[in-house]
Amino acid sequence: MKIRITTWNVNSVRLRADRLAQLVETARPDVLCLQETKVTDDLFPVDAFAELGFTHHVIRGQKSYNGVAILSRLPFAETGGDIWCGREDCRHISARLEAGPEIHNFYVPAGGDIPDREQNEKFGHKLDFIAEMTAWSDRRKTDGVPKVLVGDLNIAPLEADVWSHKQLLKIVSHTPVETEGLNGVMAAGDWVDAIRHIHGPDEKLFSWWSYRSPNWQTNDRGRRLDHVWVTPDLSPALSEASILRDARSWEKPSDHVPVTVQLDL
DNA sequence: ATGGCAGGTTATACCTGA
Repeated sequence: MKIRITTWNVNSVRLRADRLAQLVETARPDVLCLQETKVTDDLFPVDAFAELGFTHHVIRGQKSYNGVAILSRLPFAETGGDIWCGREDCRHISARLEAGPEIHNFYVPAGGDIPDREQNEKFGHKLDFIAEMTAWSDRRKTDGVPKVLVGDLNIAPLEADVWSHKQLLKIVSHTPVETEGLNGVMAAGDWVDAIRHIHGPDEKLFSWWSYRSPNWQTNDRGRRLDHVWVTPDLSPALSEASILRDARSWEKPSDHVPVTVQLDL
């Protein structure tokens, strides 16, 4: 069977209702993972997703900030979601599909402006979150469960993941302590970067462009902050991994664009 | 080098994003 999984930092699920319908039509996901839903669970538009065919869901949101959700056409065998850094801030949710893989959807803290944990508590939170993801990846590595990790990881690890490696080395999302940290998570879990598995390491690929950047298409000052990783047992099944760059030109866009993979199981 | 926008809120200024 073929399973298509899309991840998108939607930047308000309620404001983006029409764009979500457009996304379903365009990317044809079976499983849709969202970040920054910015809504409490009681106000989440579950009916709108059911009308699009996504009758299964697991959601974890709060008012105004953060929030993650997994919407699915395929039934779940089990759902979950962990607390990270001791905070109930809705940054992780998971669902194991009856069809097999376990899907983990993350929203890693952005980390503020100053890349120094002494001066900026948010940056410390981000580094602590990455450290917990490393330990978690290591613990889960040998459990034999095929896994897909998706989400807005808020780090662009490779030189080709940013518009200018040199100019972003001191900018939060591309500092060495972050990129090395994310590489540590990948190594701990034997994770395979699905996008780079398909596209190679050198192609410039971005999934986020600032709202403040005028003429984002011509300037193209983007970063690849949104990721899909799979455990090695699933990498032979990867038949597609694509970034829907066009979505940044949609009416009332998110500043992130969706990333989709297809697994031929 | 700088500044630029968008979303949400017991809003009408301020926090967050990255």
